[in-house]
Amino acid sequence: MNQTASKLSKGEETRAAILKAALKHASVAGFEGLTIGTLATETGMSKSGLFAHFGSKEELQIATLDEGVRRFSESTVLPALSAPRGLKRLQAMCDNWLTWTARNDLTGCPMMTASQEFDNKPGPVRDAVVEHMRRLHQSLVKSVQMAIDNGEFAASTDAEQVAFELFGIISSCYRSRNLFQDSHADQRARRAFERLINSCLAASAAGVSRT
Amino acid sequence: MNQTASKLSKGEETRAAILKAALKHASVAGFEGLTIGTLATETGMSKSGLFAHFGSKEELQIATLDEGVRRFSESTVLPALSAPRGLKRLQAMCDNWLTWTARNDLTGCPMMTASQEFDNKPGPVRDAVVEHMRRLHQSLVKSVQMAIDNGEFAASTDAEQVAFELFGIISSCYRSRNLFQDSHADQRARRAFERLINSCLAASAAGVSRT
DNA sequence: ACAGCAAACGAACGATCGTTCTATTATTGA
DNA sequence: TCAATAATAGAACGATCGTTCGTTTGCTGT
Repeated sequence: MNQTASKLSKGEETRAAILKAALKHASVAGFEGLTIGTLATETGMSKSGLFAHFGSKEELQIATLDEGVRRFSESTVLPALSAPRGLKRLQAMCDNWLTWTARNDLTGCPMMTASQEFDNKPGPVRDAVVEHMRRLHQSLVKSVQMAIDNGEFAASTDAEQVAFELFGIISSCYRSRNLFQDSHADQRARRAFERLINSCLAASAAGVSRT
Repeated sequence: MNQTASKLSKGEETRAAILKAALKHASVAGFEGLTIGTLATETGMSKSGLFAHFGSKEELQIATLDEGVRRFSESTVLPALSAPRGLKRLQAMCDNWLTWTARNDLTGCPMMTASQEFDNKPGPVRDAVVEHMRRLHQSLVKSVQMAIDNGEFAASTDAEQVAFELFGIISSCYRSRNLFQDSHADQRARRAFERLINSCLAASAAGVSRT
């Protein structure tokens, strides 16, 4: 009797719809900007009906964040895994990273937004943000480490440092895109990636060409 | 009859006190988190008394942002002007940039916070943020251009690109500091600066040492 | 088909939001 | 010094916030 999705109960279905709207909204106005009333109107439900799915605003924020992370992984990390370990995979991940918001019909990046919003606001939401971001950071470090292990990056490469700088490039890209409305933001980001990666290449592969 | 400050009227005095508290608050909880009631309590005034200084919350936000920019310029841009034009000045600016929040008793950077918050929220506050950030971006570009004109940076250096990447490094530093509580954030940022600057150096100055 | 349970509603709650008045108190300039 | 003016307070407003509760609707498994 269910039509498209395989086995979603009514509750799970509406919950998913709520989270979709919530994520979209959070990517524009932030997680503190999420409002039960607004969200209820947008999804055509009553405040109390919507509220019942989460039990508190904090839980709604966390659920929305989780949904954002799930989507990010699905459209950025997972597809990159089909690229061979090392530099190729790292590049795939960065490429996917730059385009994932557009591919998910989001204006900004929920994770980056959440990072800013909760970086100094203790509580369960902050804890969740930190955990997610640490995980992402670690997965970047791992990717870089694989490139080192492959001999693509110099053995002296500081993987943590590279991850640090990658985050920076992405941040700057989002700012240029959304705040400055710069249509060349992606191009700038790609150029920055190149420069960063170039500076990590092992001596055997350094320079412009490969022999 | 006034004590320390030279010629501040009573109104200007309290306004300054309000903005000081507002800036501190905004650097932690953001500009949308600013609240007339909270701010009134913190400064020991009535809501209406405080409100009268600005006329609207939007004006309060803009005034707070302006105050933040003023402080930033005062403690980051201005002191860097005493360094000689070019690479030295650019480095001074970046150094000051990394430490200005601490020197101003702020937790986060109000401008970066505002940038994220108003990314996609049209209105007068966003307009003010964009203008301030554009100005800052331009002053960075100018500094880089001076290094190029000096012959310190290669003529092929893309000043806009360098400014883009500098913003990214700073963003990443703030995130590491506040979200990840990483005590090595500054060190990472400095290393990233070095790498970036190194990749811009003119052939005559390239490499580790100068002849 | 019907009992049992999950989901959604509607109304109301106290709290707080930004804002508007009017009244009172300080500060200022001549 | 005293009138003019600026600064602050106090009370109240309508709106909206997150949340609670009791009820009603709808789905679901047997």
